[in-house]
Amino acid sequence: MSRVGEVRRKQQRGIRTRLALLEAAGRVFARMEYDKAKLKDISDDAGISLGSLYFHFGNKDDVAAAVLDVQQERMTEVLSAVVEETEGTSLERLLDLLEGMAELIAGDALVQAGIRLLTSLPDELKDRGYGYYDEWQRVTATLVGEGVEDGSVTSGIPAHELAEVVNETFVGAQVLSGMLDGWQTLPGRVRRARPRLEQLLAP
Amino acid sequence: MSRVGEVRRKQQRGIRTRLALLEAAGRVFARMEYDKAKLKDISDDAGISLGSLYFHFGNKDDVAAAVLDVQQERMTEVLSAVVEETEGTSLERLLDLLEGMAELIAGDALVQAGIRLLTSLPDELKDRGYGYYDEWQRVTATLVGEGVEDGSVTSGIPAHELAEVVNETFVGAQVLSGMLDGWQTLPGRVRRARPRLEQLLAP
Amino acid sequence: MSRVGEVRRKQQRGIRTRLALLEAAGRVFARMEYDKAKLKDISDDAGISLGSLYFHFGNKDDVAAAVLDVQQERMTEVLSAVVEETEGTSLERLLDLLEGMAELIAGDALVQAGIRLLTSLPDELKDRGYGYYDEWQRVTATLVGEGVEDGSVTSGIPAHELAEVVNETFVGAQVLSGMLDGWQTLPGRVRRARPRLEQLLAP
Amino acid sequence: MSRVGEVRRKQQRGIRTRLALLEAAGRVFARMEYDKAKLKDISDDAGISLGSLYFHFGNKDDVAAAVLDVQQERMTEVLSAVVEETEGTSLERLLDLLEGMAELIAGDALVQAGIRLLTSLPDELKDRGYGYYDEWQRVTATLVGEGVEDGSVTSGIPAHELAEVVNETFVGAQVLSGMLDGWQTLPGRVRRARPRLEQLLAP
DNA sequence: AATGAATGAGACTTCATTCAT
DNA sequence: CATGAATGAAGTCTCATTCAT
Repeated sequence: MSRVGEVRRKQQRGIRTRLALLEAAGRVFARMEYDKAKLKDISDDAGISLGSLYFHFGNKDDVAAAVLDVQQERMTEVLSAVVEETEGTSLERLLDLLEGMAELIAGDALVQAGIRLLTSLPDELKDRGYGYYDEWQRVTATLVGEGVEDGSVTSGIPAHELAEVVNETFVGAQVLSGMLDGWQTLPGRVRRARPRLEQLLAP
Repeated sequence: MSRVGEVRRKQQRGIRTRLALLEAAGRVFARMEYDKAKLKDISDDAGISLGSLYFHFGNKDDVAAAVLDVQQERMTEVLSAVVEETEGTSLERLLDLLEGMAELIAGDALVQAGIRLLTSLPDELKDRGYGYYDEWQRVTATLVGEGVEDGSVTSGIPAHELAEVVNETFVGAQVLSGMLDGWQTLPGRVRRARPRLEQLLAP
Repeated sequence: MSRVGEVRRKQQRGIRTRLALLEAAGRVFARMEYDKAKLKDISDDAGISLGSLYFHFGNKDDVAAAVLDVQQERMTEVLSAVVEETEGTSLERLLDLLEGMAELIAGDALVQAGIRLLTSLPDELKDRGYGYYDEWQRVTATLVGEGVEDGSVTSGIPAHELAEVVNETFVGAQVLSGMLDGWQTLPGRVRRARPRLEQLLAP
Repeated sequence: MSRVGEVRRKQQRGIRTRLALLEAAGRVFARMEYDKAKLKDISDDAGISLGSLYFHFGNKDDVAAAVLDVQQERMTEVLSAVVEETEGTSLERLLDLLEGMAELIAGDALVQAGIRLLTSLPDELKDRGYGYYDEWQRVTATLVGEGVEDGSVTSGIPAHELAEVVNETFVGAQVLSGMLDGWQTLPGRVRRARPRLEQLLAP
């Protein structure tokens, strides 16, 4: 066996371990607060030694940061898909975005973990979590603004006020479903809210 | 000095200490998660010894439980005031309730603490916090239902769906303001949302 | 009411309180080790405030010391009664002493407490407890010695060896009954052992 | 270095640490009551960190339980040796057992610790300690019974009464020597008691 | 890369003792 | 005398992090 091949195999193995740990971190952080979650919980959940976890991530904060990074990556995918989508009015695309995001959240423990971490993170990491929140704000505001332009959204009310209510409703749905049933009912909630939001935003 | 007076004075002192500790607990739990909050933080904030805190509350859970009790008491006051209020339509009373609650939350660290604890409590205490949540659900549902009867709320949409959206919006406003500015903008958010909710609920 | 009478009444009350605390201490120390027993347990058992306990006894060690004193007093009573008794041989008086002591122990929590304390006392108090033990040694040795003189005890075996076995048997009976049933079967054990000891000691 | 050898070496290290802690626990528990003994005393005595102690034993009770297990193991060894011994009468084997046990106790701090723990254990652990006591009872009763059959023990007195006195004497010797000189004189006491017990039990 | 073992700082909690009335 | 309240030292235990293979 060549030296090079051996090295590559080792690297492959390392990557796999890292991913397993990351998924385990997602499951654990989705279930409990940052402080309540123990690194031992994560390494146990992954079936990998604690020492190995420290090899791949320098410390607890780094584990959380890595989870947040993946979360944002996955959310950005959904975001981009909708933003780049050209069919339909801006209003439709906004509401599609909410539904798409709801589906993602309901089905992905790692994304749930990211959401949960947002409210229980040590101060040093807060910014990292908020980065995504800012982008989200920007996107909804943009879509509402475009809606006013293309006529799918009413112009009678300041766009930022409309965006505010939309965000509140979506966040509320997330929090309530997260609290009560581990986000399982989130897609349903968003689907039921859709006609209400249309009524609110349409001209 | 009469015996009775003496006893009363001693009790007064104890009661005062207990209250000071409770308020301090409110401030601390409003600022951080249950696990992140240290009892030392609370006793320091109150300027009272840690031992004394343990004299008045048996353990950390009991401190949180006492905070929750006070929170629910204060929230119930606002709730009752609005429910017993006879002027105005049910819709107006519902929206008044949201505004009243927003004012209470924005101005009362102990109530903020209760809200925060709801998402970071150890399982044994979860029920204690949810008690209030259930009552809140019932009250909004009732007010929406009464609104349908007295004609102030549309009958075209199932009452429970309307209540759901109202709750989501209110919870979302709470969470966002709590996260971003310590609930200071909550009353403004609710005030801005009022016409939107009227538009949604009115026939 | 005269000043003097009032003072006397207060003293009476104080004495009664002190006794109640002492009995409570007996019950508590009979049930558990010195370290496991909390002064709060004692004051609660007596239905008297902790502060009052500290008024009557300076600290925990003093409480234990007071219990030991009463124990020794009560044991010495039994001891004296038998020693001063003139009827019967020395052997009979020795065995009577064992039985009398067993009865005392089985019926008196405070004496049980003294016994228990003997093995769980802080070093500073050890001497106080051992004082009695030494006296006990002396008495049994004396009685055995007198038995040899009056012919009720065999002279074929060194008196101190005989005394040793007698003590071991009695202590063993105490420990076993104390461990297994709170000393209730101690008198029975001693009664059953009597003929065995007679067989051993008689010429 | 082979993988297997590496693992074995690591385990060896853990096992060695665990044993060192166990011996230290024996020394400490032999010197003082359960409640008086601090885990810091044990880890200091072993020259190992307190955290490590918690790594090997979950909590204080578990440390005591481990000590008891080892004690019982070592006592059972002596017990088995004597029981399986075929030479000599039952009476001789019984007395040999007492002497063997006395030697073991006098020379082994861990066994001394077990004895001491028996009287100062939290209730949850009592059973664990009594297990051995029951076996001891059974063994002495059995040997006495066999003695009656093989003629080495008198049949004039109920076997269980004889066993009772034997146990009392042995326990008394243990307690007195434990109290007065850390069990150093126990073998001497038992040796001196041997002819007395023979006199008592022989036909 | 990976692991089991080890460490130390810090948290919760208990309790003897003191204080104010 | 008596009491409720208050304090601080000390003990048990947890866990992020580091170490030695």
